[in-house]
Amino acid sequence: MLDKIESKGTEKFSPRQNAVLEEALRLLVSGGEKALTTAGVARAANCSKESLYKWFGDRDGLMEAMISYQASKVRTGEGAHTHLTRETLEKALSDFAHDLLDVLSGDVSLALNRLAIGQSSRDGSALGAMLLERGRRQIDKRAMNLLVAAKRAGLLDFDEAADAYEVLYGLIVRDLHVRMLLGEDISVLRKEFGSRADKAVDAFLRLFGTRKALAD
Amino acid sequence: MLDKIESKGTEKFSPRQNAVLEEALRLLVSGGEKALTTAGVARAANCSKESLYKWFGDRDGLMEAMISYQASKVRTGEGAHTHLTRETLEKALSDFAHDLLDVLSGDVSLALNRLAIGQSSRDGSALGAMLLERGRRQIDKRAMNLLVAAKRAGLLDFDEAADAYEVLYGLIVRDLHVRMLLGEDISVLRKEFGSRADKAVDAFLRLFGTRKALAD
DNA sequence: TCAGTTACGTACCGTACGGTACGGTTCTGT
DNA sequence: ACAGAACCGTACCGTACGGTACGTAACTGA
Repeated sequence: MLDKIESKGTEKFSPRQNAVLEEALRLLVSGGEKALTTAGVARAANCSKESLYKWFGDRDGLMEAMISYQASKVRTGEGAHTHLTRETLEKALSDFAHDLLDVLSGDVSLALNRLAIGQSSRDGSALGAMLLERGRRQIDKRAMNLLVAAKRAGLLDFDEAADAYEVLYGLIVRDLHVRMLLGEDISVLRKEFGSRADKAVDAFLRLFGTRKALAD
Repeated sequence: MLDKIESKGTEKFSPRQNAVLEEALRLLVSGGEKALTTAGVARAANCSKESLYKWFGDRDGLMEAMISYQASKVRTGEGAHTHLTRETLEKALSDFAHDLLDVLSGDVSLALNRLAIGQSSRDGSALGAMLLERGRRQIDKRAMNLLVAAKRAGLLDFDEAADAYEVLYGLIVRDLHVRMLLGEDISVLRKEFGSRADKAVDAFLRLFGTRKALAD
């Protein structure tokens, strides 16, 4: 008789439930939080409201499940970095910048962030923490691994990898994320992603690159 | 018979209306968007709902007026920069970093940003644009003036002031704004503002400072 | 074949909120 | 002093939504 979501944080959902969550995400993306009504989700997913409440507890549980489900989809492989040279490091940093910008500008990501921000003023509401932990943390790890590997290869120099990574993040994203969350036209911003990534990598290497990395 | 808000964007409000908007902001800060009900504002401000609708049209108009009013309060004097030296530039940049972090971490700022982000998925809803234009743009100008003055003094070197400013912004704020919007504990983050500002200014000067500025 | 379970669809309830209407009160200009 | 406007307080309306209850269809296992 497991009528409550169990193990709080690592639960997996049944295929049917995944399908429902998928539809809920689609609804959220298309119409914002306002459109995410229990009746609306039930109708869109061809399930009953009673099932929703049995599976997810209440509306908050549904939103948590949506974040959890979405996070489980976006597993970022943290590929091992061997044979790092200046060229491959620059390429890896550039790839990371592009991936980061793509993720942050994605429909679902923006919708979930807006949802979590909207709930953040309420009580507990660990949506924001969940989003950071399950979404961003994974991407962060990948970049941190890259930076540490680059330091070991003598291409980068820094004291704290976390500090260096934050600088990299700031150089890439700047105020773009908030602007997108505020509704700025994404198609316009997306055109600049290329030059944005290039400039960020260039500046980052000037800040943290060793002479070995900067040698032309 | 001016039953509509006129001149769209530069309107001023009567003292009574300002007091009501002040109370509305207090309500928004304390309880988030959910707490910002027309009845609640009327009760808190000791005015009638009918007056609210007469003055601001509807709930959206009230929210626009709140942003407009708040923006009108935070006029940042863009002091002229004469006699810029390496020390005064570093001081001015550090002051700017602190001011920026203080503004972004302010209760009212966070509440209004959350409000605008929540509305951004809806139709037109120019709240986000208003917030950027009336709030951030003012701060941006101040920093741009500083950067241009520093370039003229031979302390900084860059092609586009806007680009350099974006880098400065990214170095200072990084992902802090979004984390605060997501509900991360501000008192914890605030302790790092000092080192954050110092590191940002240091990195910025390494990126854009001339030899004259870097000379110890 | 026949319980027992799961889940669908619908109807229902209570509440909260946006917006309107109206009588009474204070302010203002003459 | 008086008329008219502005405004307050409250009551009211319609709707939308979260959550629950119930009847019924489909599936499952012995």
